[in-house]
Amino acid sequence: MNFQEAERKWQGFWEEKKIFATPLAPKKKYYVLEMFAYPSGDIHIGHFRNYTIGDAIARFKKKQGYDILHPFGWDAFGLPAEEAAIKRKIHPQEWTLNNISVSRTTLKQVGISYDWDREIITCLPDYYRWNQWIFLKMFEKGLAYQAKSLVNWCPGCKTVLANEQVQEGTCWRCHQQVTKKELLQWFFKITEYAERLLNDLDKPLKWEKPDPLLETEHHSDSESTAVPDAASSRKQKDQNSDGVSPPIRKPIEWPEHVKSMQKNWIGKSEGAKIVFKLDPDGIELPVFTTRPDTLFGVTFISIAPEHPLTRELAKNLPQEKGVLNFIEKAVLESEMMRTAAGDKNGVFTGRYALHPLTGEKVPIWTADYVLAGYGTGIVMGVPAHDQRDFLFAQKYRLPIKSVILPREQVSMQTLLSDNQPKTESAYSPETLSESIPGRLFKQLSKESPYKVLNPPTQTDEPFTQAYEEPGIMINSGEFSGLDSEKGKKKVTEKLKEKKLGDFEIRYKLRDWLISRQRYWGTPIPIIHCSSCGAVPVPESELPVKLPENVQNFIPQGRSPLEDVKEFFVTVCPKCCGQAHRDPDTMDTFVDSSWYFLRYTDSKNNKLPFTPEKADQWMPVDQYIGGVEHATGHLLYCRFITKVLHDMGYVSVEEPAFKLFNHGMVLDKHGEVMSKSKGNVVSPAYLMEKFGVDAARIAMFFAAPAEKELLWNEEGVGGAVRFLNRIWRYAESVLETSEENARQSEDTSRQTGSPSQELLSKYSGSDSEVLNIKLHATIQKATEDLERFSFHTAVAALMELLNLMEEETKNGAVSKLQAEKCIEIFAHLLSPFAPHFAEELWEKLKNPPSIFESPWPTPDEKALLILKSASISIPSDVTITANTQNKEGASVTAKPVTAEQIRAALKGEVELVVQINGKVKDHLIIPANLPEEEIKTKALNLTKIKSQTDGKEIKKVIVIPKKLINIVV
RNA sequence: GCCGAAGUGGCGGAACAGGCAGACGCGCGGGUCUCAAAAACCCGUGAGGGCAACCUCUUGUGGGUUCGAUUCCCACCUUCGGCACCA
Repeated sequence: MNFQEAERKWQGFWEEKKIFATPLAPKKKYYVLEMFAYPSGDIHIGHFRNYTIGDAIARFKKKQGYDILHPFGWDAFGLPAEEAAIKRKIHPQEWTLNNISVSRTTLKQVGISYDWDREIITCLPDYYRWNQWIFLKMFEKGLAYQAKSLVNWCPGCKTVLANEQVQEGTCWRCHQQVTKKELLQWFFKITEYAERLLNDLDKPLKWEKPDPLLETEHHSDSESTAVPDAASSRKQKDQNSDGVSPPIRKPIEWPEHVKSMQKNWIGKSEGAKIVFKLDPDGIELPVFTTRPDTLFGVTFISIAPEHPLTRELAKNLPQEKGVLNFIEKAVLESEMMRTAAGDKNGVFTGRYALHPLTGEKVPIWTADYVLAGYGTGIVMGVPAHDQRDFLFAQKYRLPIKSVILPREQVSMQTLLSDNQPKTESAYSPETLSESIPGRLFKQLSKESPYKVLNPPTQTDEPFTQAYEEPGIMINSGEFSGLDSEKGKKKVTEKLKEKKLGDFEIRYKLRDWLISRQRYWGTPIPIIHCSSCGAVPVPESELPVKLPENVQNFIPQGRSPLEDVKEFFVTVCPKCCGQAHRDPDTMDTFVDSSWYFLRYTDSKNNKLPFTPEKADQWMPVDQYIGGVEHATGHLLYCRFITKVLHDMGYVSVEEPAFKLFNHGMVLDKHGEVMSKSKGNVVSPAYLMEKFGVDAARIAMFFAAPAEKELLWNEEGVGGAVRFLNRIWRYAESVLETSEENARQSEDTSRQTGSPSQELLSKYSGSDSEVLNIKLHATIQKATEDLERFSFHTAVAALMELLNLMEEETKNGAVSKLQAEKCIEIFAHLLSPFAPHFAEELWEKLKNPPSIFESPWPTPDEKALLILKSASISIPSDVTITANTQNKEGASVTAKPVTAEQIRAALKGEVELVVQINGKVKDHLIIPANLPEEEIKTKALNLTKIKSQTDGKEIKKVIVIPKKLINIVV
């Protein structure tokens, strides 16, 4: 069979008959989405893997009777288009649209079942105007704001970057060192959603449109969610009070490592804000700490060099010059350089702060290990209980005061005594610089009324590290003797009482910096007026179109749009005075943060989408893409979904119910494919050489979908062989049913196929073994598709084919049975090799398309025979891809061998006979033989006898239908 | 350093709510067909030993639980990924 010809034929057919068009009124919907593509040249083999996975799922689900939304589009804004434009002197738009057209053609040739009618291209005004619309809505709610702050600046791309785009201190695109600049920029207030973004990773959520195939429960929900939202009023309508079962709530099913990366990124920490006051002027120096229980161990305060107060502190003091020098040095060095060494530098500012509880004077230092961007930019130094503070204190000979002891080192009796420890007198680095940590500790231990049984280190030696664990508080005034965990609360409460502190929660997550000083992006719909300030462009004037007549795309550190007078200069919508447009464009991650919603209503020119249509399809049931987006795109799209949810535009609070991360495709040596290495394999080449279906089969079979795949062309040869074998089998079977023996003889001569041999041996009855194998394979393929285990599904099909051939050769198969096998085979193969499956389906004289014919279900009776022989075949399929949770773990159908089936058919079971757990022999017995008889039989086996002779048999363990273990 | 995932033949990998390790494929070796080759088909293929039937060893290493561990527990080693002065 000519694969390429069949591909063209079926692709034409699908398109003409609109087989994969999205149903307008879905009854049981399934939204499959692969991350859309950045159009740089043609699609590569990584895309090929991504999209064929999605395609297999879409086709499988369609055959299971779901109404499918499976769209595609292009993430078309971005820097490479400008770079290409500069290099090749063509407009970014031209370059982008050309690439899209090339890639689209390839994708169509790959035969992915997209509904191309819903295609979106983000660089066109009918898409990006809705970025602007969303921006304006967020601006209205205060979720988009402009602020001057220290931001990441990439000198290579000459633009600012979001935190998520800085990787190990370098730019995600050009890998240059990122520096800091103070600039006025636009931000999205993602921090306001930090808590929800964190909680909803695990929280059971209500999904507005439950899957009718999996859930029959009705919605009766109206209980208010924790967050007040506009959409909640709409939910009232669902309320039926007739005691129907509560709505199913389940958390998103995302890979654990993606969740944990996001948790990490959000970085919640609970603690306290504590206010130290500057001595003597009382200026507040708030610090954030997660360890308020160690407050009595504070021996210094450090402030970030970039902190605006730092300069002020040393003003007119002898220390001023040193401090200014230090600030300059620290600010100049990139954060990377400062943090890489791990060594801590600082200088004394010459000032002191007052301890909020003891009133002691504590020296204020400025230190480079204190980050300006986290917490308050000021830190309380507790060297005894924080390793960083410890290293710093050690380096500058600052005192170390122990206030927490390990629980087991404090005896119970002493805890009961109620003495107060002596308070330390005020100290300064000058007076205490000679006190070495060890001596101080020894001294403190002596002075403490609590008996120290085993101090953290030998008292004669200095501390070597801070004690960071919880324990019992000592030397802490009224709190001494408390457990540190309780102490955290007590100390904070006390501070709150004195109005010198409070409980506080902090996140590492920063607001999302969205402005870019580049041309090829969505213009920010804001007009700056000297009298009215930043004025939003009225909704009616959207889109703010990107001007096309730009002279110079070369980045200059400010947006090229600033030089396009007819764009830049405008009038204020409020006062009609002279004004100018915001020259910056949006981060392209804005485009991708809501595109999945646009697909649900892609042609709407009144709204980005109507809530009704979004609710028809949302959430994405299965989202598929690479892990590289774990803390970028996947966080942003969750954020924007929640924002739109709160505004009442979508019911769901999360964009995607399930997420699957496929592995990378590497060359056969495990190297990343790149043009410079010359090891790139293009889908176009594979299609030409082997055909798409063989390439797809090879891709699926080569490795588990979530793992990286070492691409080896020899595997495609195997896939071609596999498809050819099926085809030849089908030919040999079907040609005789046409009683066209002569032709089959010719074919067999030409192809060397064994059809003659096969045909002469057709039996009048069916092979039971093959029949059971067939149903076991349906079961296994179904389950494997559900859990994204494509390689084992393909393996199961190969096993089935092996047995089909073998049984046919043995003369055990009837023509009818062979045809039935081929038909089922076509169904099971169709998600993987769709064109080939259509061809087989047609050959069986079925009306196309096979994708409009239902997925087969296994015959329970056939499976029962296996069950009775305790060959595990689970009955309910409740498998979820990508979830590793133990409780919900599913049992999967094991591969079943022909021998096992044969034994099962005879009502017999094959038992394994072990001695001391090692397999020695096998025993075939009727399934219901009593245990005693089994034992006797096993012990009488000659092999067993010879090895148990002269040994004492201690025990015989019989596991019904499985094994016998003889312990000697 | 912290968090996460993983270590099984020459290779990709399978099995794991504890029960025949190596399914399926690639590669390799041998054969059939052929003047020859390709294709196709058949047989073999974890390692070691024995003429042989057979025997011994084997799922990163070392312990443990168990009649029985690739699967569960503890420690360690290695690889990959993420985070990394976050107070």
